[in-house]
Amino acid sequence: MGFLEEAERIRIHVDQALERLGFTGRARVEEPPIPELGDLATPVAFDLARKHGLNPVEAADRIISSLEASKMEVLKHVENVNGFINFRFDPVKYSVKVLNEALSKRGDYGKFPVASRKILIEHTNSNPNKALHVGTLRNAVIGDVLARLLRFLGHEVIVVNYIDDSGSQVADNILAHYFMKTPLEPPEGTRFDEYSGRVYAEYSEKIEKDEELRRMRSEIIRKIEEGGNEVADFARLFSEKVVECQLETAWGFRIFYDLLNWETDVLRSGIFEWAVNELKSRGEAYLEEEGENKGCLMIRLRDVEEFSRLKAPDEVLVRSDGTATYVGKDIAYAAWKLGLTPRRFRVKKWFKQPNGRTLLTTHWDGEEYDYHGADLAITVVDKRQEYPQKVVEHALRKLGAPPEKKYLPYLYEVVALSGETASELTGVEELRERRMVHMSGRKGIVFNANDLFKTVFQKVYEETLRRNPSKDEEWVRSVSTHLSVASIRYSLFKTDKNNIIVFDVKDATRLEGDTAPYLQYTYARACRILEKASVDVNSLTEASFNTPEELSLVRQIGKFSWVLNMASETLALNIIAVYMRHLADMFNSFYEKCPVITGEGPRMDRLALVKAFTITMGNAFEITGIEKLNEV
RNA sequence: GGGCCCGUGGCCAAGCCAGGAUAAAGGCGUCGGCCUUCGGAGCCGGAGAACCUGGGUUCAAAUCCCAGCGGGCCCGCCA
Repeated sequence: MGFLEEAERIRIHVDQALERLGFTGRARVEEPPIPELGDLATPVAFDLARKHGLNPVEAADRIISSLEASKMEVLKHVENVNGFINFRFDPVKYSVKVLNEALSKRGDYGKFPVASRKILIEHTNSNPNKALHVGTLRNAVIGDVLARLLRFLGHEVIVVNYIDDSGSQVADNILAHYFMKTPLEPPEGTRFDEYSGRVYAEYSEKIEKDEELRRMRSEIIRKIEEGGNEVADFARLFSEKVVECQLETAWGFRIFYDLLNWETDVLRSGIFEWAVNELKSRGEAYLEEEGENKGCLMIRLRDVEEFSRLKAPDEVLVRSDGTATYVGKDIAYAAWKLGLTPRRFRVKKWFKQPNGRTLLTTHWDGEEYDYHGADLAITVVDKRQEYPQKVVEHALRKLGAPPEKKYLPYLYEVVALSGETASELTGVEELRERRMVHMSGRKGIVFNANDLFKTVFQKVYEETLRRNPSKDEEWVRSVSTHLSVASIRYSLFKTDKNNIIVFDVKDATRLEGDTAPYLQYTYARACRILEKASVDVNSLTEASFNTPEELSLVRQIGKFSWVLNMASETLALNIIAVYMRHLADMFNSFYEKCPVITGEGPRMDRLALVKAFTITMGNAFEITGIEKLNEV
């Protein structure tokens, strides 16, 4: 029984005590600010005092005397401190319970009972005309950690990546290659995705300035949407080449998918047509007959409270040239996610991924895909898309999404570059003075994920080699790769999703302090102790912990499920990072002060503590996609 | 014009949604210690904070409410 269970148990006891005293209510149970005050506390006496005009200190006394403390197993002491009711566990009993639970549950330690839900997570969503950059990587890492967390807790999770192959970005590249004969072969030594990003940056500007080119682009989009023609086939092959590169990058970062949903297939499957017709027949979509948007199919938002204050609330679903907008397609796609549409995607197997899972892709000559919708559809998108996502949510309600089915845009802030990094990347000296510089594909201010990996890897490799001169090259490279990937992943989910990450190369190549390599190093240290002890421990009947280092570490291990519970309720991933770091900090303090292997052999209770630590940290690593290394 | 987010030591940042304990984590940087016992990517200690400002609610506000200020973003027949 860990902290989560004990907190719940104490809450129930307090509630029962309240009831016996003739009060109703639910006690809040929290952690005291400092361990000296106890393991758990409730300020419920203050709530009663306010409600019933009592003195909080006296109320606390009455509650304590009504508590059936003897029935509370691991509890050692209850006291009233200025109205706070503080509970203290018997440290030995609690330690034995926590460690035994970890040692017996192992890979399942941290799980708690949940009602399993069907969850769909969409992430990455990079246009198929450029390489993944640190911004899309934040998106992908967040999505990947969400998927790992929710799977760990027992939910049925499917991970999808939306390939926007029918928008104007890809059309710009098709115009450049197919009609303007820009070579399709990248220059020697350049990846295809990076090359296409450069071609896009060059041509999008030209096209924007030239009416004839804009007309051609519109025709290209129309042809791509229509399908069954040479341009559309060319576009699909082009996009597939880019997506293959993007997948390779993602896989390198241990990010995997179940299904790629191509935007053109939202159209060809009839899902888009279904959504538009449904909105029309429900009176939510109409053809604009005058003004700026003449000839467009619009969704009616002007009467909706949350959109009513906008200058022009209604949104375009289908352009006057007959092509679909992003919002229009996204509404249809979202309806599919929740199983609202009777139309199906056709899919086929595309790759066997390095993690062993098959990757499906939608394709016109595939087989009908049997998916009847998620209970919860999470879309990981950056904050700039909050407004269109609101439109999607509104449209889903109008399409009859039942209240128990949830569409959740998971909004996170973007990654910007520090002035220094932007300056070094572009060679533009003026940028150096800026606190941050937003990335821009068109301006060529982009830090690509592969370049980031290379930069971090170089630093990690040197460091690993220096510390392990006797290890062979293959080992050093493998360990360096894992450390680099973990370091980058950790840096992208440890920050609150509402905060902009100002990416800086100096900071990214740091391997000390609040970094994944620190966590992995700590884990490896623990593994060495287990190895050197040369005895295993799988359960414990007694312990003689008496140092603050031992007890803090036990408490932190016991809090694992409590943290995961909070993470699953709030979907805040940074709290898992904070937890892991505290866990590592506590282990390292313990390591300094409490020898495990002594002259008389290993102390079994401490050995059990070390093993419980590796189990807990190991499970946290699984959830966050950090490789468990026994040696670094 | 409307809307969203952020503002905590020199820098980054946890805590804020579910208000509590006159001790507000941690990291970087800085100053000083620790490698003859399990790995120094570590540990121990020091200095460093008007929790943006002003009101309000409350027994209690970094946390909730209101008004400002500063920074970022969104409101396109782009995505």
